[in-house]
Amino acid sequence: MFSVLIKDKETKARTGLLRTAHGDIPTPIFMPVGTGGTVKGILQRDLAGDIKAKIILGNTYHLYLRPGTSVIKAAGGLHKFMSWSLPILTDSGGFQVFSLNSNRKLTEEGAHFKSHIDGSSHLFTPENVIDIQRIIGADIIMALDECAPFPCDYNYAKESVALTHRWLDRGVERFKTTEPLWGHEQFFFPIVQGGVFDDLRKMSAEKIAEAGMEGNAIGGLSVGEPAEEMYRTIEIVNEILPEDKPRYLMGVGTPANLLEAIERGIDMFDCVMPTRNGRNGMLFTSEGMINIKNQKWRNDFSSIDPEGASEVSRNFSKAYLRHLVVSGEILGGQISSIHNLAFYLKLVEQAREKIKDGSFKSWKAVMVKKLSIKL
RNA sequence: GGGGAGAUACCAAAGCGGUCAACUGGGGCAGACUGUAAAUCUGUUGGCUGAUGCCUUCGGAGGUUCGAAUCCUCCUCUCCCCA
Repeated sequence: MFSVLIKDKETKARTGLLRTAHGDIPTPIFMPVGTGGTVKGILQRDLAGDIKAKIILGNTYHLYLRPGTSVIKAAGGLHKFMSWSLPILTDSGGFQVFSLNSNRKLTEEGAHFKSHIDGSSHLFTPENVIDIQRIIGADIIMALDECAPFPCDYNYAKESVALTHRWLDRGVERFKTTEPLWGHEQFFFPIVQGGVFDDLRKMSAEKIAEAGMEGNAIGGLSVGEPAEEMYRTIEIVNEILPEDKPRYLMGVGTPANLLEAIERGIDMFDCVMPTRNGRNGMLFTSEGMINIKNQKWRNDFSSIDPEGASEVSRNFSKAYLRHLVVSGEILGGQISSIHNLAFYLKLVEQAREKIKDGSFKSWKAVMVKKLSIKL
């Protein structure tokens, strides 16, 4: 159940509340990615605590292969399995169909793929990914889609989006004819595709809106296209997606991407950037982006981010974190991830506040410039 | 006292007459990363130069040769084995 609380007067930005069985999610929100039942390197305690995460992701493809559906089922669902009591959203595996494309083959029936772990053959269909996500028990489950690559020609994109739509019909049917396993409500989000082709995106947005689900997602972006193309596509799609449903931009992005998308009416985000890039030494701070591995931080004993959103941001110095990351210490990846995630969560929290007090547009303009600086 | 092995760039270690400014690994430096097959991957690592190129390098000093990190002589140092 979603409700828009305040609409920004100068932009398409809005702030709202998405109520799920495991808790309320204020929007705009950023969702840390926890592919395999863990946000890599981060304790659940810190996710809910220092980081202030309201919802995290899981991944159907990865959890299905390991530990396997039977284990998740025996555990009583993913919430219990991983001791996480707040909301979870699971991606369907559509992105893996894209990113592991050398191991898969698409047919009308679904996505045939070989496990990246042991090479065994599997099939994901629009129906069985619903069944698997019922077992996982995520609060929000995603449709099986094909995330088309960039660049890709018009005809490929057209056929791809048509397949995604046919899969959607089957997914909706399965969703409507099955019940949650664990006694709590699950929402089903369909996904807009269509590459960077405006007519395909419009057509897709109409199809997805028609499904009448609790929320809607935009996929197939941030796959290599210029940021301006992405922003333009969001504008076109959001003209069509209903205003009274949350809009989830999948896989995005940089802090600046988030603000640009919020301005265009996006409510939900997920991205591996704060965690993966964090582990690799890239930090997002209130003063700009830094590569903590760079020599210039070697003797910089100032805190990681004085305005830091998390305790670790304020309590550890750049020099110490540089030492940890350069040395390959596990704690380096942990501190970087906690800091970056807290930074992202604080950013969307600020966005919500700025939308509420009517100063979003000017605040966003200043922030985008600041956040794009490489220190 | 006797016998043997070796000294190569920041470190380790290849190379044994020209295709060597010198394989490879580590370390250093820098870059990439957007619904996570990622605590991963890429580039670079003598000097000058936009590039071709030029200059100085393989313990030291000489020598052989058209040409030497590679062959010869001496010197310095290190390590191993036997007494």
